[in-house]
Amino acid sequence: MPELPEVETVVKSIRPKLENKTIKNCQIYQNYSRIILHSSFHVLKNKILGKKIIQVTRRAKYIVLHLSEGYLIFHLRMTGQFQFNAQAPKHTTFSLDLSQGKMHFVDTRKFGTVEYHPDLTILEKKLGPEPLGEDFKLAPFQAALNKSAKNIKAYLLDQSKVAGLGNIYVDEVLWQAKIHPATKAGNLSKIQIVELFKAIPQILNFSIKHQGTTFINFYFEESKGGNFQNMLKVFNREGESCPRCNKVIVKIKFAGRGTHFCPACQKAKGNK
DNA sequence: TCGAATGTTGCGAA
DNA sequence: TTTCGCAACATTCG
Repeated sequence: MPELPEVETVVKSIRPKLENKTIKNCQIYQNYSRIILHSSFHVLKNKILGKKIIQVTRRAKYIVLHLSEGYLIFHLRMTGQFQFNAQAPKHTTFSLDLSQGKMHFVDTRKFGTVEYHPDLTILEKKLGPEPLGEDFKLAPFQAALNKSAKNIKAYLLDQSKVAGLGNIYVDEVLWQAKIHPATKAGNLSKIQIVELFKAIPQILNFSIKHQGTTFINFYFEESKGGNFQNMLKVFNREGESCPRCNKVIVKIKFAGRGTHFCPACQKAKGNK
């Protein structure tokens, strides 16, 4: 169930196994054709067969295989993983046969997706700036927040605003910036926005260093897990003490998701 | 047995 | 028009 740091970890781990390999064949399993977006399996197959994988990159939570012509794009959603066994493991939905080795897309919940596009405009159209990229800048971030009536938790989960944050890192980032999740984006003070702007790349980079967060089912390279779950300040820590003020962390359902925060040091209101 | 789970989309209602 | 809340997708786990 990966967010940006977990996807980054996956990309790093699969890159050496994919780059400079040629796609010899591909399979879809059972009646999982619905995981192929924007075209049919057969159309996708015809597009990618014989193409060479030039480069593997990440955009938000998407994994992008740059082919000698076009792009093959994966999204892991909640439970997607890649494995390189000879045999397709249980819950494999899609496989690539490469000039050297096979890659299986293994996905217990079957929410993960595969799509082919001649260019990346379809992603760029729906995604906001990369929080670790050069176009994530304070002034436009602030201007966009000021214009929004959304609560900040939902705002940060919205991939068209900032791309790559998910439930874990939104909770962590809001704790770091001392912002209550229900605060309206447009009511954040300048100071709060600056804190938020700093916290986002800081926490994402720190998690990437620790190879992401593994609770239940994020793994890369067959069975390795990340370590960042040991560094979390609020997520999954309901009832435990806030590392900053020692008060009890609470969990509520908010913006449709489990939401963890410290009621003592994440104030209930913006102060603009 | 029931509810929740690291994601996204789409719907109806406010 | 924008936001909110919820269901849906399919499966596992506590």
